[in-house]
Amino acid sequence: MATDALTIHESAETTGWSPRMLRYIERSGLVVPARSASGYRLYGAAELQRLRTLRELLQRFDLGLSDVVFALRLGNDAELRSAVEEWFEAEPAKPEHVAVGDWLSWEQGKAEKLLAAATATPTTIATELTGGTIG
Amino acid sequence: MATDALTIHESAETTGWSPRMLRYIERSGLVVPARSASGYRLYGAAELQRLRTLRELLQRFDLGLSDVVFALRLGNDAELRSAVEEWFEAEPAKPEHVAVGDWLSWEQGKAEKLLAAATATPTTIATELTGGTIG
DNA sequence: CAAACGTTGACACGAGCGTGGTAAGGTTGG
DNA sequence: CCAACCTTACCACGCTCGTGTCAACGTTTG
Repeated sequence: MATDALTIHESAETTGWSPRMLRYIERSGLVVPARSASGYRLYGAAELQRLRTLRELLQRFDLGLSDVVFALRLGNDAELRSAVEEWFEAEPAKPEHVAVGDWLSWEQGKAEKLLAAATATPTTIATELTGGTIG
Repeated sequence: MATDALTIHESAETTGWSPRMLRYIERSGLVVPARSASGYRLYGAAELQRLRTLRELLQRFDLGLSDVVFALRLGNDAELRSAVEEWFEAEPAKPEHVAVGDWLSWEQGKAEKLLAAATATPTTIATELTGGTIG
């Protein structure tokens, strides 16, 4: 075989994926191998490493490929990233968890706008209503 | 009706979701309303805002609820976050896009270890093989 | 008390994911 | 040249997602 790259079957054996899955992973955009002039997939050291790591990642955290695809999208699309962060800022469930805050840099302005919209906290409402009309 | 919180049907009307979906969204952990003493869901201003924003977010970027759930998980689980980032660092497809790099702070060490494993770049391999054994 | 609304739980269903297989055809290498 | 490999394109299957509906049962309110 070749100098430095493995064919799909060889790569399958050394990474633990099936050839079928390697094609699937490629189509999902996660690991896209180079191609020979005749169209054969060529997996280099980098790709093999990524395939193994991907395997670990999915198993260890019980993720789907789509999750990693989404994470990739998050990394590449700044607009999406800030939209998602913006949504997180309004988090009412756990008001003290600022871990999301330093997840990335975000503008103060938009968060305050959202917080301003939230006049009453859910806890307050619950107590209020427990002794009130509904509860 | 109550002072400040809406019931599930009312919330459904003002947010555009169906009552069924509001329960589904709750089960997925994205928007969890308070409960009255008798178990009725109580959506406050904050929740309603989040529901509307969520709607926009999903439609604008064509996301699934699971994507947002995953993003939430990314924000809360630092271990997962760094594992995913670590995986991104080995990105062979587009070596020039450092956008992922400043996505969050990351340690130099692990990345270099991965880069060291990648001796040849896919492009090099392809060219090499095109005029070589396989291509 | 009865109507209107809330709750959970189940059945259903189309679409997409993660897999496998198989068929039809090109490439490589002994 | 022929076996062994590669390619794409399909069919299939079980599972989850997003969504609706319906049943059985509790709550609120006129």
